[in-house]
Amino acid sequence: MPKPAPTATPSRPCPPGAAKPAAPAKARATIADVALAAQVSKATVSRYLNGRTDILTPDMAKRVQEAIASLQYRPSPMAQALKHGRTRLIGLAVADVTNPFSVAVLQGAEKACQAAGYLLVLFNLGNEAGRERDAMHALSAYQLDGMILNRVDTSAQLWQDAQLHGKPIVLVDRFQEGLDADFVTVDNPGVVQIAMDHLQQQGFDEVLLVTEPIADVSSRTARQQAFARYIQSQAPTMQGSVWESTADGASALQQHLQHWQQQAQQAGRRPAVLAGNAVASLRVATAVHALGWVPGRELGIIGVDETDWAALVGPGLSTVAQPTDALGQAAATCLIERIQGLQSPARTVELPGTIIVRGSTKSPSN
Amino acid sequence: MPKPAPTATPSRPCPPGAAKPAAPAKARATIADVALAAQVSKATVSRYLNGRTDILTPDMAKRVQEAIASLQYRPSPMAQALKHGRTRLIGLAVADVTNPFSVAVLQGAEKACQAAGYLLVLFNLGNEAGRERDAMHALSAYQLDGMILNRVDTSAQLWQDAQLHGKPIVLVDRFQEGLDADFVTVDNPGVVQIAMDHLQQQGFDEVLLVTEPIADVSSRTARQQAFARYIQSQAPTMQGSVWESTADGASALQQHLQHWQQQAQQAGRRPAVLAGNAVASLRVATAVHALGWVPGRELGIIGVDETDWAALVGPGLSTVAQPTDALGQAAATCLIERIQGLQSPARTVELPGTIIVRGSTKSPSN
DNA sequence: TTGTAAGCGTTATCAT
DNA sequence: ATGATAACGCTTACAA
Repeated sequence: MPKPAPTATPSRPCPPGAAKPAAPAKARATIADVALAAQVSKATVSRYLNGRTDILTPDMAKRVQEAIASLQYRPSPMAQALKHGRTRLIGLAVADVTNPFSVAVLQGAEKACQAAGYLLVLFNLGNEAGRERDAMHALSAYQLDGMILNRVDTSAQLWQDAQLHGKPIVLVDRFQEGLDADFVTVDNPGVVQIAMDHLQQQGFDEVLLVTEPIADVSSRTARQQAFARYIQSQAPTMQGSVWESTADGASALQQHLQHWQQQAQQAGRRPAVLAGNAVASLRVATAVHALGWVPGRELGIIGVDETDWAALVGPGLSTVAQPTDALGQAAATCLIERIQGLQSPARTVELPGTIIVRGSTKSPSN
Repeated sequence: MPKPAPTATPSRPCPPGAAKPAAPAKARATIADVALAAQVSKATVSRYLNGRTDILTPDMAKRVQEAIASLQYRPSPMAQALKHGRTRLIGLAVADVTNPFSVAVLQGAEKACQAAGYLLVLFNLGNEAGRERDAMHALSAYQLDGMILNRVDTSAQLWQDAQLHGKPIVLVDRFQEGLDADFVTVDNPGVVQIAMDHLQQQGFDEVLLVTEPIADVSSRTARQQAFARYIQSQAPTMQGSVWESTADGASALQQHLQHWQQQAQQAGRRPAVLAGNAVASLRVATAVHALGWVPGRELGIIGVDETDWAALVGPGLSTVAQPTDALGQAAATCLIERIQGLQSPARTVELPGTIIVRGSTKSPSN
């Protein structure tokens, strides 16, 4: 006599009087339950679910539909996956959730996935190469339908695993040589061009590119190369140099900045820093702050990636914003197309950046 | 004659002599493949996998182990889930990924999950109540083993769904009245106490609490109540007031700040803002910036939640940091314990915050 | 100690 | 048009 259920008490705020402490939580309804309730076969229910309503007697359809409603039935994606290998799960592996760029892309991807009825599974690689392996394992183990990938270590080649099981992959922001996958990225040369044009226009002629370690990260390489090329071919009077900044290199960066700025001024040049991404921007801003400088006064600053706080430091930090939302959406869309069978050769989607001018690059003459 | 199995060729690396050009990406090895290769039954393989090595002949164990290795076999979590209902998947639903607090908690949770062999599935609710439903549906549909929840809308009660299927839930940061679930949170009264003590010590006696709309969010309520109580009982000479700030209320906030500050000064009081979380801090900092003020000069500022940029604005923003990583880990740990069958009554884990003093609350007399 | 077989919730191939 | 029935990859009584 587990539950007499007196009709007099409809609202039961969890009465503590039960003998068995926890009711075993009745299981989800299955297709068999529906079939039983509707007095039809499982096959019929399945057909109804898969939209084959054209070959169903209205009567049957109605019965099934009612049974489904009354039982609150929802098909089990796991069981479906077991059958035909598709889970409607998409993996998104980001190098570092801490980077606002990753989060912004995530949001874009989320939209597209949601719209297409896919669920997004996040893998935060935390910049550790090892976790990338785990993510790829999960891709095949959990039968994810595909993966959006922001690679941590472009040198390693663990593609075998993934490719072998025929799961499509889309690369974001970081390209992988020799992998047959769509690639979604901001137009890196364009971004650098925009930033440099602006700096030049504002009269800066000594530019330091501060970037996270370039290593094998394609986006960093692309920006660095565009930077070098720009100075060489479009700004012969400019001086350019590069500083690779690491997490524990705060004081080194600060010292270098001080030196470099001093030299520039002594040479009668106007110095500006171009930060390669949001992380670099934060480091530069921190160093500048520590030196007691004001962005736009001792030096110009412009950073790739718009951030929450860009407007708040000093007179505001100029930035070149990436179209993060569009990048995320494009990546997800590409992937979903592949999942749905698209067979065209690997595509590259390249989206433009947008400059946001603030006080840190105002020419002092103004 | 499915398998003559010539003992001479134990290892067959997929000879490329097939007629069909593009290999359809050979499927993952299954337990049957392993059984076949090892010349044992599927049951034996299963037993090996489940650690029942004690009842296995060393010989068998070795054969199985070799077959697994050579086939690169990994059991399918989906199939396992179908069998016994556990997926080793944990859901984490955060109100808003854009909030650094959420990301920080995510990282903590990730650690604990990874350590225990669980995969974390992220649901970004984007502050939309509707998406919470979706997340709960996914919880049962994908048979996630449990869910860590940072509720968006505490007024709605969609608990039926989840509870019914007996999946454990852990609440983070936001409490849900009448739900039998563990709850992990920072010590909100303590956080407010720390902040207010500091303000009082620095000679501020007119404090404005700027918070996101309190509505039904327990953490905001808790902070607000602690704020009111503090002033009433521990700082009789202090004046306190509250401002609820919304995303589109930037100019309203700015105006109010201006008014309020003016009044305070005219009354000979020293004004300070206590921002209720990182989002509120950003809004306050933005308004202050727009007014041309400097934190610590026209007013004191202290915010709950440490952020990347706190050190950078003006002389630095004082904050009370939440132990985000520990919160995430605690939440995941609690959940995993529940998943593994722990039956104790709902627990509350309350972790202390830590003050970080910067220029925005330095008393001008110093 | 090991193998056989049933079943988890679906879908798909047959008959009917 | 509908219903048995056999998979999908795995675990687990139950037999041997």
